[in-house]
Amino acid sequence: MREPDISIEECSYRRALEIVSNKWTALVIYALEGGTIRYGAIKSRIADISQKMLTQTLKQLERDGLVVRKVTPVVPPAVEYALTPLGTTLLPFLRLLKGWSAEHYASVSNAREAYDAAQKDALPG
Amino acid sequence: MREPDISIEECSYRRALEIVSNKWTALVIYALEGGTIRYGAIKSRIADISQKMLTQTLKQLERDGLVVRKVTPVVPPAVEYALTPLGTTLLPFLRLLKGWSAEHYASVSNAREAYDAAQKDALPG
DNA sequence: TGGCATACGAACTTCAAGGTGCGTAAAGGA
DNA sequence: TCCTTTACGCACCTTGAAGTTCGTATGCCA
Repeated sequence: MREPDISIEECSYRRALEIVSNKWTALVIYALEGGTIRYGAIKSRIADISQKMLTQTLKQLERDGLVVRKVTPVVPPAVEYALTPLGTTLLPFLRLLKGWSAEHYASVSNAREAYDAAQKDALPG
Repeated sequence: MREPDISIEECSYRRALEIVSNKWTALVIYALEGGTIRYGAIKSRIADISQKMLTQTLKQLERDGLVVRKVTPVVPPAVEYALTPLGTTLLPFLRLLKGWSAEHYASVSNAREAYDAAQKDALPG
């Protein structure tokens, strides 16, 4: 194995993760899972998300073709969002992720605590 | 829907993504998929990864209990890495991700180009 | 005697993601 | 006349992830 056979640019994992791994993206998709929903409704469903972050996340998702934006020209403005067919193809993946988390996250937590405890013991000697 | 029912802390998606979504993590797991492998071999398989980043990524994976580190006390030191059983539970998820990317990433690229083109058209008018 | 190889640690810098706060439009109600 | 509502845009600041560089142990070989 002298030449590298793995690179960031070609990596499918990376490419897909870059789409979904922003801080709020998964939460927004989750909020959209139930169907068309207004901007304000998304905001009130997701705890601690700011207007800027929600707008920014939705714009990225729209740019990536995962979400459609429907503006109703009313005053005050009414904007609805929904997953596109492409966006819904992400759902199985997110559900698997959720299942993995439910099944194995506790093991990760335990491993972390054990690791950190071992580090602490090693130091003071 | 007045009260938020989605939050970052409780979100399974987020929890799992935080483990895997670091820049090099998925690539390192991919390199480990074939079995036990030495530090230097991982480094030469992954293009453009620095020593620091590889060490740091491996240490995180070890802390999370996804990877085991076996040191052979030789000079110069020889260190081998392998996925733990917990680590291998991530593989189906990564494979699904890879499949999604192969199937749909082109659509995302196209959507981006279309979106950016539309933005450019809107400005100069 | 001194340089090489392996797998790191630590200090420093850079850069983009994320966060805060302010301003905006237009209609309608007090 | 002023405030409220909705869904933003813009400017600034902070934070932490990532990258760069240098140092380190210790046997071996020339």
